[in-house]
Amino acid sequence: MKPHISVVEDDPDISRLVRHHLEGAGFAVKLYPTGNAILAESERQRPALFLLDIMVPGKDGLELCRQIRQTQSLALIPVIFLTAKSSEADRVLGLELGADDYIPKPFSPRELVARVKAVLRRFERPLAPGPVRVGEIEIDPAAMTLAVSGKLVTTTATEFRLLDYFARHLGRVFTRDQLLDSVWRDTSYVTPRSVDVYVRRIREKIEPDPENPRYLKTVRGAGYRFEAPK
Amino acid sequence: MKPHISVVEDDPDISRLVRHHLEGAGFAVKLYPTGNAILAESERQRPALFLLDIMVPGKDGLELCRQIRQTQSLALIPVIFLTAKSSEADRVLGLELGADDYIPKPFSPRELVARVKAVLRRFERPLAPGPVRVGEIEIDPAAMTLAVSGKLVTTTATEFRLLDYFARHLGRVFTRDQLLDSVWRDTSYVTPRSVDVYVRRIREKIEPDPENPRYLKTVRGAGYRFEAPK
DNA sequence: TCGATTGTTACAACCGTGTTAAAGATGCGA
DNA sequence: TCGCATCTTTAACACGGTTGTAACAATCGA
Repeated sequence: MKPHISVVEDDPDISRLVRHHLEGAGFAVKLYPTGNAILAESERQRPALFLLDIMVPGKDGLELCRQIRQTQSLALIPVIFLTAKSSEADRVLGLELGADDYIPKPFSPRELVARVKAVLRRFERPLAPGPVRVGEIEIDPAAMTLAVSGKLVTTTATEFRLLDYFARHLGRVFTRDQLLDSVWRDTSYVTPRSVDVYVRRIREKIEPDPENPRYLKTVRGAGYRFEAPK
Repeated sequence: MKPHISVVEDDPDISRLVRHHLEGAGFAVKLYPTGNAILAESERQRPALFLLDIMVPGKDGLELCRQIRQTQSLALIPVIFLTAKSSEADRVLGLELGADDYIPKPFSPRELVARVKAVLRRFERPLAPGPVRVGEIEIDPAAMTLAVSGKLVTTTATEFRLLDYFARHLGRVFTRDQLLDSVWRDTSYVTPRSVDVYVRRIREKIEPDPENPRYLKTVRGAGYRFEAPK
């Protein structure tokens, strides 16, 4: 699932511009011409970021920002202001309310996308999980390396993510669809059967005998389970 | 473990703002509404930095700073003042007491985070200014020189910073965006692809065979990793 | 045994990376 | 201050690996 950005902007020209470039950068964009509906909707499906025009009909951006910061479930979502008001006073006011950046109009699409990405990056989980060890398998996310019986084995990005996910959820059964949601994330519309293929590829790399897996077991009718060998 | 910052601030709004943005920037934040408890606690688990409001109930920031500087185990920890008092006199007084920076309110979150990082960076230096050696490569930041197999090789500033960063974080994978954040610092809005170009240039200078890198490896789908050759 | 589920293979499309050249900045010396 | 040299960034394209899919084979359960 793509990161989702909620945009409050009344000028249709600018809305179109913003949507076009953010979607081009791989984001899902939800547009609100006024600030009225956004809070309720956002609590249900929480956006990764708010992009607020300060001057809009209904609740203005500053008020909206204040409410976002006071709403438990939204308080930690970053906010960027987008506005023609470029006076220093407004700028400071916005940032004091807890906005994370401020893009003055007119802005370049590059700048818009760059700033959105920069803010999201700052808020990404800086918690790099430590290495995992299961049986003879060692997984180090920081180095993105996989070692089997002490020997380094090369993996592709998707193989690594899937194996890492399994190894961190030992003993649980996952359906193919669950795995697609958790591991494939934003790349939508993938056949569940693709999971089978990756399971095979991973087995070839970690199982001494890929035909009789000791780690990555098939759970017929359900999905797959990763377990520590006895 | 994340760098840990102790903050003394009585205004709850500003506290929240500060905590939010520092945590967003990857720091752990410990808040103290007054300056009373902080000294004892800090001696046990020493913070990487103090952020003090000058005007707080109990011990004020200036007094606190003085005590920090007189406490053996805390004396070398950097202090930043945060205050509405923007008079030159206060500023000078704070810096005379051994503060390392001074952020006048109102401040922008970007500025806050930038200054905190800047001060921490200044204090990181004495801890790791020494030359680094990886395989046949020697990097000396003090002289900004690079030697490969004993031979001096000229580098540009950006090449050097990037290589230095890699060499000091052996074995870790970095995305292009992470590298832009860490190495390019303030010059924002650079295409991630620029990293590719610099990686190539570095490879030409340090790798015997740039097509088959031994040090600076590509991690497809993720970024790059610098490792010691076997 | 039969149907459903899973395993396997090969292939094509796509995306990420390497690479080059040229434009754009920056700094330096005349 | 201007012009030149160097560094930096961008843009474009070619290549190769990764990825997803379809088709078929094998296996399991009833």
